Amino acid sequence: MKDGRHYSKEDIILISESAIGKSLDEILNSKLIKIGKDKNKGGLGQLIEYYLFDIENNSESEPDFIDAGIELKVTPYKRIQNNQLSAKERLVLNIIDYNTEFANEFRSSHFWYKNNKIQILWYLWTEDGNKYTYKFTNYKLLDLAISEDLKQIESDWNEIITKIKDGRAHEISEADTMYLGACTKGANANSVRTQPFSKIKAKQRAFCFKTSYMTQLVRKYIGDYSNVEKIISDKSKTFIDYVNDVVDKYKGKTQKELLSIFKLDSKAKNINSMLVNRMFNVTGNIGETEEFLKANIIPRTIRIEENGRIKESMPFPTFKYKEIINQKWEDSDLRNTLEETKYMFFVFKMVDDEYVFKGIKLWNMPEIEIDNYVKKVWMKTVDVIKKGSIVKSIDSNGVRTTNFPGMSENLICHVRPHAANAEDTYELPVKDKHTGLNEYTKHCFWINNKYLEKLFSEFL
DNA sequence: GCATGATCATGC
DNA sequence: GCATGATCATGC
Repeated sequence: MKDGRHYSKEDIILISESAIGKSLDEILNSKLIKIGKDKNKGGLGQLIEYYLFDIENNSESEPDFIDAGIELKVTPYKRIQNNQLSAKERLVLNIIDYNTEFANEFRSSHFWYKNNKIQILWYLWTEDGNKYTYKFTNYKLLDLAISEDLKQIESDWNEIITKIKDGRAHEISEADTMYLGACTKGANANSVRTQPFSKIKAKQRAFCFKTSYMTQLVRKYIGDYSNVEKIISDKSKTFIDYVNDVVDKYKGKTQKELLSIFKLDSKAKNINSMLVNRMFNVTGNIGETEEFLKANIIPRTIRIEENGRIKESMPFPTFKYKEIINQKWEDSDLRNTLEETKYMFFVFKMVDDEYVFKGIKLWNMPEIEIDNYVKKVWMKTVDVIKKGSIVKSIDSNGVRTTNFPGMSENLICHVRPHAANAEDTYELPVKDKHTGLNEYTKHCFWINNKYLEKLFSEFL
């Protein structure tokens, strides 16, 4: 058998090209290969590696194509509601060896050695397909050394390494970083490893390109990318350095001053987010720019009152009763969102009767909080829905009190309505016992305003 | 004053 | 029409 590990870059491209428009079944047929479907348990990636690129399954620390220095990745994308394309999953790279990787520099790291050139082969995932029928549609050689994102990726790598050096590998979260993440990888949450500067065992993790980052690559190289704005044109800066430069320029200015700087005259409710968009000189919303989308960063404006209070809690997207009860906490929408999303809060504080722009806070919820506090709220919510015990009582005005976990039960979050009105509902999987209703007002998880106040105490 | 239910406003 | 960010209203 040929040893595909010695293929050249040109070979790799030719072979990739030969797969375009075909499914695994079609590739095997064209090569007259028959494999017993029952005897292979490998994923599509492994099958392609073996049958298309002639590489034996291995767990080598070298790149798959050793001579060309290229790693092969087979990865899915999908079509979502509004006909847009989206990566189906993050791109998982090499497992992080906590005990050795910290001693390296970025360019001498295991990560760099294995992944600095990645041949991506994309296939279109569909609900009704399987690994033999998904069609390969595109390929692209990612050369990180010349990537416009290199600076940010290096900075992300360093951030992960810093946590290891600080003896905090067990506190690493995928949302800590922008493009390059550290995702959990292992049979289950109990797959743990030792770390060099702490006795606490840390979850096994691998470097990865986040789903949000992969989605932008999919749109750029496969889909339509004409409407996406970029905020940075300078390759020598990381995304976050650029943001800080912009923020420093306007920090300390009052809302009135900013309105005059940007020649805006508006009393709109979203006036602060309009001002933020102007600071970054984009025509749309900064949350829709390439950099924010890649890093899965959601911008939010926060208003702090004179006395330090934050009046309102912060809502998440509504959940569907029928869907949430079929999820497991470990891969629930809420947990995934919190694990993968970073928030960039633009803080406006009331000083002498006027809101002043005080700067930004970049934040993602620590996993310890997600898996302790938020989990409890989620579990109780699912339990209430499953038992059909949503409504606790109805007062004389018809206002209903629910058994969903409230603000006083948990330090971090609670469940409350989030709908156009009480009649704006989703179907229930189980009839509500108290009322007999088959549908109920849309609800969602909210982050408690008190928790937010603590989060922003540095701005007082 | 606070917790909780309810709803508004905007943009796609 | 709907999702989402933002806010209001009421009763204890």
